[in-house]
Amino acid sequence: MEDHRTVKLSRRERQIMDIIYQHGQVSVADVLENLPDAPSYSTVRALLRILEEKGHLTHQKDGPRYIYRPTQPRHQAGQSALKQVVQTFFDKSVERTVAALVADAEVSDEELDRLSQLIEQAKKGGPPS
Amino acid sequence: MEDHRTVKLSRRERQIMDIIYQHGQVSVADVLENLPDAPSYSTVRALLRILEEKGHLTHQKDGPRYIYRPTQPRHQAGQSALKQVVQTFFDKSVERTVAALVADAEVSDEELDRLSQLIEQAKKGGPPS
DNA sequence: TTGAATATGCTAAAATTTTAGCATCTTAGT
DNA sequence: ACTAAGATGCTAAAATTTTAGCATATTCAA
Repeated sequence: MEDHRTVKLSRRERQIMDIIYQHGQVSVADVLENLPDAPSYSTVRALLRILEEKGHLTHQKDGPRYIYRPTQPRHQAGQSALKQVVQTFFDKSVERTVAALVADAEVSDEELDRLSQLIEQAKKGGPPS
Repeated sequence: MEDHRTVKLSRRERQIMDIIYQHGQVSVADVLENLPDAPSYSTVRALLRILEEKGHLTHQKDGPRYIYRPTQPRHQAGQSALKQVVQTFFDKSVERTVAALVADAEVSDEELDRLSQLIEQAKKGGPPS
């Protein structure tokens, strides 16, 4: 059974987690700089404390200040987030998702080549038994 | 200038928007069925009303009940969501994102082939000038 | 070693989000 | 027409989120 109190993130909490995943690790000041409509220092600290209580963060001392890191590894959190988007907006279709990715962004020819290679490797690497 | 009151979504509001984008359109009952830890009927209606006030939804009558649809087109919302994930978890790299997509999910060989085609078309279709 | 600058610990209030309840209206069948 | 079922309109309370402030500790340079 999952503890719901630990998975439900408020708006601010989600914003902060995003910042942390973007930066890898952060100080309170880092969050403050990157948070839209930034509130006060105390506020950010409170949010970070809550996130730590919920188990999403850990902190360690770095000289005078705390450095916060996510407990869940980035790649894992990325997979979850991606899965969520694929399910919500692209009918669970990896294909449609990739289509949207290459359609929207300015993807260079070099990158497209690397994407081709990527897919070739996926074919060789793990064909379903 | 952007009106912040319309872009900040609370946790419940986001859950509901996700459900609506998954289903295309919904009745209150649909939301109720798909909402985790579903609250009461009145509650969902209140949330839907708020989302409509904020401009994210419209409703129209369908027989006895309201049918809600998103105001922002799905593909557009999908692009935004995708961009956000790419930026937060994959260093803004389309390549890394696609790598995660084909690594995680069970992507069939047929789908991988279609992905190849997709990328070939992107190459031919729009090479940067 | 001392003190200004900068951090955190803690407490509690303000604001928003989330929820329920009751009154009223609409639908559809009899 | 009448009415039971089911939907919405509205109001307000409960719960959570978001915020600030003050007291205290730590750092680092003079």
